[in-house]
Amino acid sequence: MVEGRKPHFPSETASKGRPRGSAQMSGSNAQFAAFQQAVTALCDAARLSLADAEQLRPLRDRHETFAAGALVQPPQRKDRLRLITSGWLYEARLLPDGRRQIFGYLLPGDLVTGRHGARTTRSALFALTRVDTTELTAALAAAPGAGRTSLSEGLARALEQQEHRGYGALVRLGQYTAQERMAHLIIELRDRLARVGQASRTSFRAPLTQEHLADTLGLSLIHVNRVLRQLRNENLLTIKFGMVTLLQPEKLELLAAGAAGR
Amino acid sequence: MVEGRKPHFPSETASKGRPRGSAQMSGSNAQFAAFQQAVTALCDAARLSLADAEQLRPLRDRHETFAAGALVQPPQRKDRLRLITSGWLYEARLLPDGRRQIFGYLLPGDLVTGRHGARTTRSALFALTRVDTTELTAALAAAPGAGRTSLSEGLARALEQQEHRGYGALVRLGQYTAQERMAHLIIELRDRLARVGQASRTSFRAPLTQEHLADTLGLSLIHVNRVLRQLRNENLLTIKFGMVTLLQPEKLELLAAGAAGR
DNA sequence: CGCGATTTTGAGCCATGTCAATCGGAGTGG
DNA sequence: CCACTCCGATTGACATGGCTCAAAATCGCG
Repeated sequence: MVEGRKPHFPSETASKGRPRGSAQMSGSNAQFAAFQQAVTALCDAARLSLADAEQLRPLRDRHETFAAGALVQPPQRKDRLRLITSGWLYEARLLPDGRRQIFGYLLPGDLVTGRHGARTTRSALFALTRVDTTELTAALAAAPGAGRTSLSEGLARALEQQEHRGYGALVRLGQYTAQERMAHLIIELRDRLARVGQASRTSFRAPLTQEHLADTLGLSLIHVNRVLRQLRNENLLTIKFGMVTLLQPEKLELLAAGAAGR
Repeated sequence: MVEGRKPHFPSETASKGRPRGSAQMSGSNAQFAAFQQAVTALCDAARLSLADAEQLRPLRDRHETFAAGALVQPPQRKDRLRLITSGWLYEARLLPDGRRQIFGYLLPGDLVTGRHGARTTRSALFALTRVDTTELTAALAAAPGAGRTSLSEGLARALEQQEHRGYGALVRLGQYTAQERMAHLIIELRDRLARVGQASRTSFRAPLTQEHLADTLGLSLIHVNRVLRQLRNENLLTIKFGMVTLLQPEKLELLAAGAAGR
């Protein structure tokens, strides 16, 4: 388990059962389901009741979609929030000599804010896949004049939680060994994806290349590959065709907690 | 130069002239000067006018002091802010096996908020030296009902800037070599201290042990020592009795920018 | 079938970590 | 003033994790 509270995994093979690419569910139905899951995850993170979730539904007005690989312009005004309903983003800084540090990923259920890709962070947001977002209207983010609603407070909590992931990343880079870093990232992604029903306890799919992993974990591409081989040989983890499989989730969780003895 | 805008260094030996420990200036005078410098730095970071600074003066009501080494309880309510007028703090997380990651330092002119040392970050705040703080009253932090004052907006900017330092730290840990990390940290501290008149372009004093440096930079204590020796041998930097001297500031700035070719 | 992107592997080197010891200054008690 | 101790800085010898370079294998796709 990484940051935050422990998720529970409903059915062992939540996302494995239904084939993803060849799905036949009608487009808008699938979209609606995606939106619902994103809202559910958001409310979970925000510790909001379902009643509050109701208020979020009508706000699904301004959609925006980004193509895979696109540079994403975050909302200008900081009282605007965009909810990711599907797809992955990453935030990164590029150094003059070509090095790249990926600060983190934004997944369905996460909020894109003006803080992302700001000039002060010298970072930019990129779409890792096709990404669908929905704008949540301004009134929600900032306490509207008179009082702060439970909704706005919840959103603030969710945002805070998102931002606090940076602390985990800092520990990962500063203190963890290569194996631990990998385990930590995998567990983080699994837990976050589980909140939107896109991961079971033991597997999920991730649109990441080993180069992304390298630039996230502060390792060389080649070493990432070796670490993955080690984990595979130790029967802890496999990644094949973008499908991540945790063979021994408990051991990985221990590694990720930095509690495996060093 | 690290994050943010370029500081200018008024007189080459700003802080070197006046002996610090044996100072004779009357206590309250010195305190007042410290407060003024902290406010000046804060306004600088917040891009606030001096007129706004005026508003900050009368708020100097609730002082609080922490002893060196003390665990510091951050403000509970997040609309409370404490301005550091003197002394250093650091925020860190301790791992079960004894490893420690220092996330960053809080210096005079910085604000201590409820976000520091929060449960979600699993971090704690420690006083590195004796620390004096002044509470800025609630009305300032949150836009008070009707409108957001330029003051509250400025404070929000300052806070954002503070939080964005994490990005720099992430790059430092993820992409930089040991030498670059050291240079980056030193330059960051120098530039921030310069804003409160506690650093010249070429020197400042820092209450850090090599162990603090190690836990900040993700290096072993011993390697920190070696890196310092290298930098000393290359005539770039010396640290002696807590006095940091930048022998070749330009070269260090290059290193710190990650632009020294790798 | 062929090409570009990604993954995998091997060989060798260097940065960084670990272990063990010494050294130096600051305080403390005699 | 000395002996002692503690903490931090320093150093050396050695081990190793992670990096670089170079090349092959594999996959995705037109």
